[in-house]
Amino acid sequence: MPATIKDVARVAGVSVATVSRALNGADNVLPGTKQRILDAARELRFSPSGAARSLITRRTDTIGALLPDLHGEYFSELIRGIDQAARARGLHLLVSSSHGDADEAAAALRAMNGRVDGLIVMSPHADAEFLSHNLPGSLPAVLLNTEVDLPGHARFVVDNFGGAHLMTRHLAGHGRQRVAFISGPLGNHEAQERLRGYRAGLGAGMREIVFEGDFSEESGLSAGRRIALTEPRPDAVFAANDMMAIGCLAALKESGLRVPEDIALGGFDDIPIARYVAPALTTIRVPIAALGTAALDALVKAVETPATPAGPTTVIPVELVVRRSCSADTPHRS
Amino acid sequence: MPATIKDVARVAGVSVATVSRALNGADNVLPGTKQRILDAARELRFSPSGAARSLITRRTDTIGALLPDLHGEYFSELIRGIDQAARARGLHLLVSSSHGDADEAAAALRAMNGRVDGLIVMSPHADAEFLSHNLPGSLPAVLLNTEVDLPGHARFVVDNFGGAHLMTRHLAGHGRQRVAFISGPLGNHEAQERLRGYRAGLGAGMREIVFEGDFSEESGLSAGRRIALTEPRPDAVFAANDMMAIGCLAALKESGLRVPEDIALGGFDDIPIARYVAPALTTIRVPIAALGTAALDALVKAVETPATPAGPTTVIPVELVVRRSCSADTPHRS
DNA sequence: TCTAATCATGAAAACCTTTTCATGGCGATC
DNA sequence: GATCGCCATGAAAAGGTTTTCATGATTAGA
Repeated sequence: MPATIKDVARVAGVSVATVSRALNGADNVLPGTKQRILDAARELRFSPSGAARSLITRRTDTIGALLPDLHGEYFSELIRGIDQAARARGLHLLVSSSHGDADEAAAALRAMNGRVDGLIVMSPHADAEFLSHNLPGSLPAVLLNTEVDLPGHARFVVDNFGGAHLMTRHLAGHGRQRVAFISGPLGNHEAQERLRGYRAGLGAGMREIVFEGDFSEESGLSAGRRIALTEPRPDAVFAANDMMAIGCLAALKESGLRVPEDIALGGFDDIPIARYVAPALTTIRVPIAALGTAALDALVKAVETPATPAGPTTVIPVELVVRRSCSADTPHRS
Repeated sequence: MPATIKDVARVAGVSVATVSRALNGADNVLPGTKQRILDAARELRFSPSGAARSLITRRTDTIGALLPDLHGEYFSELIRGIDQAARARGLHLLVSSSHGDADEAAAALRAMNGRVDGLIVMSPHADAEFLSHNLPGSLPAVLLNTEVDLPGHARFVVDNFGGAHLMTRHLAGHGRQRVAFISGPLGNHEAQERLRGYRAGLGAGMREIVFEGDFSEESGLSAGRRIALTEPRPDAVFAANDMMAIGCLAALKESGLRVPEDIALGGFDDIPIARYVAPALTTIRVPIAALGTAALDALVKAVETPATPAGPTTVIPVELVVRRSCSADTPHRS
């Protein structure tokens, strides 16, 4: 039903080739002809079919993002970073999220074929075997926060170990003796790295106290309740992400414990909410949006110059942000 | 470079037609042949080109979303709702955001042509004239939070007036005498409706006290500072969205005013953060994710049965959520 | 045993655009 | 005044898939 280039050609009284040239700004078409074509196109409300165009052009001007979720502060920030860089380059964004199992993720990946010029992949299913089997061989891809180092693909990882190490050292360094840790899901690579950083950061003579969570607020709440009952009670809690820290905070308040006087609290990610909870949350700042931007930039480079060797893995540095939740001696506002 | 259906046909020793049938699950292909084809396809890592397929099929299994922004809690929630419904139907999501001016938005809209089966549009530029000129005529579309009622397109709007009315009545009904309002950008239709609701909700003898904001946290902060200095000082503030309420809250604390004892505070939207600020924010709950889901469902219906008359405008009801920021006599937790 | 019907398969058209190659007209050059 | 070259334009191929129509074989029915 929509007008095609043929209709425009007929109305303007020229061939489709000339219409294509005029519309794509080629310089070798007479001004008069061009005007006639432009008029006809407007009159017919013509806009070229993206499908047909990218079939012949082999470009879609779209990049795909395979993410575990679109929901929540973390992914909102990530998407924001990706979108910002994409927009700056006139690229569209095709998102695909929440794949229950590897088969679903594989299907999503296959469905991207011929619809995108490149792929940003961040998926819990993205292990080496999965990726090498399911990544359309010819499609440039950038891997985010994955343990696998697939030859030919750029990779960005957050310095999870370093951040967790930093936080643990900070808590221990300010006199906290019993620092507990609420971990992420243990199957998750990032969770493992943060756990490793926690362990490495414990001072001599300190014992590890680990509660398993799953990165959700609820799991932080339940871990917090168990922590409040633990004897001897920890005097600090480091949650492997901010949402769990927030859940834990609620649990601690519930038990009548004061934060940070009775028990200090640290998180990880520095999602926007972290600033607003009371007391404001000490955390590890991850430049999430910047990560998205960097990933997209690297992807575009890979798309434009396929010959470029995929750079080595880029480690995104993190930063300690001290707020009220970890120590009473820091200023009130941050 | 990627394998095409022709390659599969060659390897399997059949025609492309048969490959197509086998891969799409047609029942009229011999089991042996089918197996040979499946094997060949796996071996070659074949996945069909989305562009070619949708060119002939006239389906893309993708819906486009034109949004003013992807950033922030509001849009994160909206996208979550849209994505959830899309995923349930096996549809992809092509997002396009932040269009500085109408020309950019128009370009984005045109670029969607032939890439999506339908459109969800929520854009500040989406007035009647813009839409009727730029919406690809044949593409089903659903309009979100717009004042224009374009024939042939379903529309969803949040009950901005009702919500603002409710909040203002609530504040006034609990003894607050001087209720100030921090408005959104006055060019914005939703902002206008909320302002209208505020005015309508003021009791007899109450004067309106309006500060102009722009829905950002910063504008709430600056309005809050001015409010703290106003004589006589308002005893309640109703901010037209939660982010401004949060900014205002910071300003009031800064001035040494107690919330809610000295001054009550209300917001609008019930973004996730609202629960976490101290004191927790009284607000109007907008089922944002549900709005996204409803929009997508309506769009899918329009795509599948083009004949269906676009239902009348659907007004999304809102709800008052009372938390600590508006009145000391409510329970601590909500 | 012969005809009719069923069914698996192949050939080719169609979808819409871009791009290469060919063509014809015109101005410029000798 | 004839030839060369340039340039605007058109014809047609290409891109990868689905689908219609035709064809040949196989099976059932008489």
